[in-house]
Amino acid sequence: MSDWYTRVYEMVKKVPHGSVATYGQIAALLSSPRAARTVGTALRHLPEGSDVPWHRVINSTGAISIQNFDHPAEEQVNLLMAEGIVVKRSDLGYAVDLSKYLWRKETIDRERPL
DNA sequence: AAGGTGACTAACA
DNA sequence: ATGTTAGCCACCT
Repeated sequence: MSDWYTRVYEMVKKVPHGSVATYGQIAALLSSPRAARTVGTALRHLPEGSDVPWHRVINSTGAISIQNFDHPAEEQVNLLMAEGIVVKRSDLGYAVDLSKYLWRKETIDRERPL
């Protein structure tokens, strides 16, 4: 496991229950704001039994990005709704209200103060 | 080592 | 406001 992947996983673990984060946001928190794609790549390689809340990571438009891997998009939606997050279903896919559920970095400051 | 790939994004038409 | 296009960065072949 590459160090980068590990960092992505550790960061995703910090996303609080009931909130969501974007790939770009995770990348930015890892000091690589342009590495959003690699964040997704890291989650794609995520082991099955991991305790990483991968379902809380979505794209910048608030939609579910995954198409179909080990887990279908509906599985992610299911997990999100289980946390009390309202997921709107569209003909094109699923979407979450980012302005309402997007993770705020202040949460990190609360967990990891300087 | 070099080029291709993708759970992304922001910019354009 | 939707649909494409071109950068991006770490990983894989």
